[in-house]
Amino acid sequence: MARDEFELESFLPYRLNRAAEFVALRFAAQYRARYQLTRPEWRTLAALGSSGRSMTATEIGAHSTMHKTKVSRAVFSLEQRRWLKREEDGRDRRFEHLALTPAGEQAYKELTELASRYQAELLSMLGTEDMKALSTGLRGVERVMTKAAVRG
Amino acid sequence: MARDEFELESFLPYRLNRAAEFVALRFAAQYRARYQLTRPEWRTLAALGSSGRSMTATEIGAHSTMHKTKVSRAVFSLEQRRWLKREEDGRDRRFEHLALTPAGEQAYKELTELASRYQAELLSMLGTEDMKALSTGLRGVERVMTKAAVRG
DNA sequence: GTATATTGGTTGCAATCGTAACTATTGATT
DNA sequence: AATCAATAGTTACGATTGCAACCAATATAC
Repeated sequence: MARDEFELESFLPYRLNRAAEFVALRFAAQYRARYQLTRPEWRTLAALGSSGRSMTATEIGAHSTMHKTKVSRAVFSLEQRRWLKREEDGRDRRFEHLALTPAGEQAYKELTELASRYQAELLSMLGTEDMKALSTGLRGVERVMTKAAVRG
Repeated sequence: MARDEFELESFLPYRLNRAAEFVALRFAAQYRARYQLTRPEWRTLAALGSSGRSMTATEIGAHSTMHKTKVSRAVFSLEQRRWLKREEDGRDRRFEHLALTPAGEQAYKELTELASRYQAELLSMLGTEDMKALSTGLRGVERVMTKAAVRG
């Protein structure tokens, strides 16, 4: 159980967290300014929009690793904006099937344009090589993640 | 300004965030359980311990991208535990030089052992290839980060 | 030298968050 | 079918957060 000197700069949680925060904050600033969207709201919208179908709150939470109270509140405020509507399941009335309204679809479309531009900007800042490496590494983490339960 | 279909699963902020949360949470569970440490506290301890010298609160914040109020509160509670002490700067009394006490050093040592074991575990789960790729990609992001001001 | 700006750090307060407890509905057990 | 367990989602509440306003000390401008 020998261990070499610890180096914070090479500690993966530390590095990942810094990078994630940096990348996320720059994008958050954009949708916050233009749409007054919070992070959980954007994430919920994105989960619904990208799936292209209706989802339950639990599904959204699992997909985007958000705590169910976060999802619940985001759903509520998106509903207030008329960007999504709830529909109850006929067979099992515990479920709420959430789907984007036309206005929600439109907002999603605009936001994904913003997102795509941001992604392109990131690519140009990182360069193809590093982006490829990052993607490979992240795929590895994603693979590992599926073998363990998470929540956020 | 053509754009192809947006894919959330390949959107970098989304992927990075999920991965970071997953990796951080598993480690946080450990130091929370064994040392009742919060994340800002651990980060402050780590910044101080790994630098091997005394630092000001502002330095800690810049280093670990934490908001200054977060740092301020973490410093306070670490001080309560007698894990760090403040020393005022003789020339410029706005500065507080923060340094670990022997108890703090000891805690840091124990926690870095935990951290090293965790890092090794991550490596074994990811495999050398993916870990290398991830590290390369993160280095790219870190390079980009230095060209822009951040805060967290 | 006095006024003003800047910087390091703390604190009040409103907003956000997560745990735990709750309601409502369905499934399982007997 | 009556009780108990499990699941979807909401909510009350305490804890954490970050913005803005603040204090204190130093640097700059005049």
